[in-house]
Amino acid sequence: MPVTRHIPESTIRRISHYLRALEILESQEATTVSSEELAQRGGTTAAQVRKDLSHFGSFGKRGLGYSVAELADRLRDILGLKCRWRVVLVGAGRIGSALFEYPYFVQRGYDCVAVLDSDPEKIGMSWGPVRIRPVEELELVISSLKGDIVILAVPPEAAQDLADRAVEAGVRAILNFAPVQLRVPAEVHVTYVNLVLELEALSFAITQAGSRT
Amino acid sequence: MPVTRHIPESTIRRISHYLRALEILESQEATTVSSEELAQRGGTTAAQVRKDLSHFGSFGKRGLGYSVAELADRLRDILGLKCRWRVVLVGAGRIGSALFEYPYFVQRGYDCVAVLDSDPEKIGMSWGPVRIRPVEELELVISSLKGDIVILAVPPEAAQDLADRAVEAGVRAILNFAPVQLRVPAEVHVTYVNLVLELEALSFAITQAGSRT
DNA sequence: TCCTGTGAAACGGTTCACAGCC
DNA sequence: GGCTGTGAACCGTTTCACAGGA
Repeated sequence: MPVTRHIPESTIRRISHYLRALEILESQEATTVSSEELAQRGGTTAAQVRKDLSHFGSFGKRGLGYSVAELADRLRDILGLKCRWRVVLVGAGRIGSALFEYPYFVQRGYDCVAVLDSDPEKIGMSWGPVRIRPVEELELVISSLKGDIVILAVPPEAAQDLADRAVEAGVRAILNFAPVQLRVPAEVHVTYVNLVLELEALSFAITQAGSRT
Repeated sequence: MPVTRHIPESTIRRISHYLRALEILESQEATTVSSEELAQRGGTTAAQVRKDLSHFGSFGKRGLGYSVAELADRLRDILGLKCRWRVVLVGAGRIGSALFEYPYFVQRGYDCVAVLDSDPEKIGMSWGPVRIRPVEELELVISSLKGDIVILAVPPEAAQDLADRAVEAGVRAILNFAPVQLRVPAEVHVTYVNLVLELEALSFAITQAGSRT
């Protein structure tokens, strides 16, 4: 693989969509697909599809399109889906529980190898094959189970401290559900899921549209 | 309010962060704040704060900064948080259940007024004051309860059809948790929460960083 | 002919720098 | 002097348009 320059975040998100579309095409036993069709299924434009893919190489055949199976394979490679990832879930509340059972994680290669919580009532409970452990063991769990990704599904007050500890223990990727901006070293990647913020974006949009009349 | 031009989505998201920061400042009884301080707490730059706010008017005093209480009030106004929103939750699975109990929704003015599901085992169950209703009643529920926002927490196969029906029933905002791109008329606003995609962005980032050595 | 891959142009958002007001 | 508000410069992403290979 050539030394990749900086790839826009937006490109990565679209690549995920393309892969999803390709998997549907695979199940329909389509063998080739054009940038045009991929664009429609991914919710973007043909030029955008080609530009996105060009960051990573030339996977298509001129005049013909892309091989569905081959492109899907390359995209899985790009997104790092060729291996299984070890996820440590911190927070066994409602959100944590929903994520633990979320079927698409396992399907995509993300295995939740441990669950931690601070609530003595929850500690020791078994969720399937996983026993809930005290949050004090975070460092131990990360290092002994070789966790790649930490999911924080905890109250906002607790998030920064837990993030610091996870980073210290060697984690380089955090998916944060707590509605706070985390401060982490530059080499650590954080993505945010802020549920209230998404609703606020909607109520803003409705309010705006309404006031235009 | 002047007829607002197009406001970048990113600005709205930052405004949400500013409001969160202002509320913390309010609780600490701070009275004024500079764009510089707001930027630090919101995870951006001072110039960006000023630019973001300038889309909506001039709320600060030169040489002095912004009044915390006044700015918070204006931002609530902008985000449409001055009223309560009526949310219809479709899907009473793990995710739906977590969202229903999510405390920050109510706190911000989003009330879940109805829950629907297609599973006969769930229909009729009571979640607090709300009884789970069959998904067939979607249109009825939206019109009788005057739903403003629909949250889709359903399997991907079901999402498009439910979105169509919700739009038909008059909903103008959808928060979609199903991992599919929805096709809706331009005047309907959709925001996506795609959990797998967030993890994929992380595994891509880790893979990239690793391969650079 | 068809469709990809890619420089070049266009666009939009961010950053800069400073005028203007407290 | 201090800090906001904003046009202008900058920069990264998207779109265009076409060269080039199946």
